[in-house]
Amino acid sequence: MSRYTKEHKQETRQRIIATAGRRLKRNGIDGSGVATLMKDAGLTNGTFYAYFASKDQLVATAVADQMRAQHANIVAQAAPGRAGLEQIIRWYFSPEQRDTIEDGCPNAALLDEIARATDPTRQAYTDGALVLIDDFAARLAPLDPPSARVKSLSLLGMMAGTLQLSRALTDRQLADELLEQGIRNALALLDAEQHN
Amino acid sequence: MSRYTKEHKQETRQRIIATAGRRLKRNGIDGSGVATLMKDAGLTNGTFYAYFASKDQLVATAVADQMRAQHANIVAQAAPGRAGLEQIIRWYFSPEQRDTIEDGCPNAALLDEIARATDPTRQAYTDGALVLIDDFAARLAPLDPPSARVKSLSLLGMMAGTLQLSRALTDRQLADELLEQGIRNALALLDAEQHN
DNA sequence: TGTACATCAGTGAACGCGCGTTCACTGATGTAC
DNA sequence: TGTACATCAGTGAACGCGCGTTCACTGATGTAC
Repeated sequence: MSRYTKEHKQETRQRIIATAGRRLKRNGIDGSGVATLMKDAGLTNGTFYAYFASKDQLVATAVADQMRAQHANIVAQAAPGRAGLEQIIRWYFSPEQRDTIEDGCPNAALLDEIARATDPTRQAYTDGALVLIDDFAARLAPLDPPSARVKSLSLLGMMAGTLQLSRALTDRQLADELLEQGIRNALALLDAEQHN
Repeated sequence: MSRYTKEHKQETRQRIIATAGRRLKRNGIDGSGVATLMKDAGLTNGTFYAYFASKDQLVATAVADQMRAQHANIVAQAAPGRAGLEQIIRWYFSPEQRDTIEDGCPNAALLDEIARATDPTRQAYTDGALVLIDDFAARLAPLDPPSARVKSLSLLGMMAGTLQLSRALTDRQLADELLEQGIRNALALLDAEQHN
């Protein structure tokens, strides 16, 4: 076996990052311990520091990875142009997305904790969010993407907040109605004229 | 002094709840320890269990109190009718509200942690949110408030998510532009026709 | 009014536990001769 | 090809610390006579 190659170590590192991303979304940043994060990857706590300088650094890396994955797997895969945005919105507000937090959107799962996090984590998040919204903007305004940047950003915030709220409510029916309303609001936002 | 009266103990309890609410918003639920929460109220950790059965119970109580306070101090104080909603929206998306988390909105500060919390906390949150949105709905549709309930709920989710996002971004200018866009989106939502 | 006792808000040390982090060690793999 | 050694991913116990929770105790206040 190629156990002592760069490739092997890189694969292991990637596995830690991916499983940590899922755990962080499920239990939160403060709610996920290093030993648990390593166990998720099939390793013991001791070897953690052969991969990351600190928990903080793993968190920042995992957040970046989650945002990248969200872009690669969901946003970039959608149909071209505005039709793709509609797809994304309908996926986002589906009960499945809401009910499988660890497979779902990192924005909705972690946004208020990221706002309280250290600068490297906030920076990693910001970089990832910009990739997402630049893709949104290119779909919204193909001829002048920068003009749709802030609107795209507001769409992201609105989607994340609505999903969080649907997850927090104990009234399931109301939570489901909120998802449907979220779709209507998001589609309306796409069509809204900019009146600065 | 009236140290051993019901009133004294009730006042102390209320002080613990209020200071805990601020601390929870600043440091998060998992990020706030019992000793710290008590120290904020000028007490030591030992007496905590004379007031609450568990940390969990304080969290649920503090969340309920924060939601009640948000309604009493902000929403109920606003001008009557739709004009009041505009006031609330402009306050909500002000840089001051964003930058003073412990004085600000509990939804934006805690929503994703509440979604992961125990049932009593989620229930306390849900009850508080319903009071807020019923007030919104009465302003939006005085003649038939229930018809505006889900729309009001979506307004709450959209506001909280947008504020969280503005707090998380490291790019201050973009964060400020997002707040302005948030105002435009929220006002547009007020005027949107319901097309179910 | 003065004294003895009961009440009880609050203290502070301690419990077992899991946290983030460190480190001496293991043992499978790779390299040198 | 076989043997001796070097490398290094991974282990697991331990560090000091803060967590949520418990409890014996203190001492100021209230009550009884």
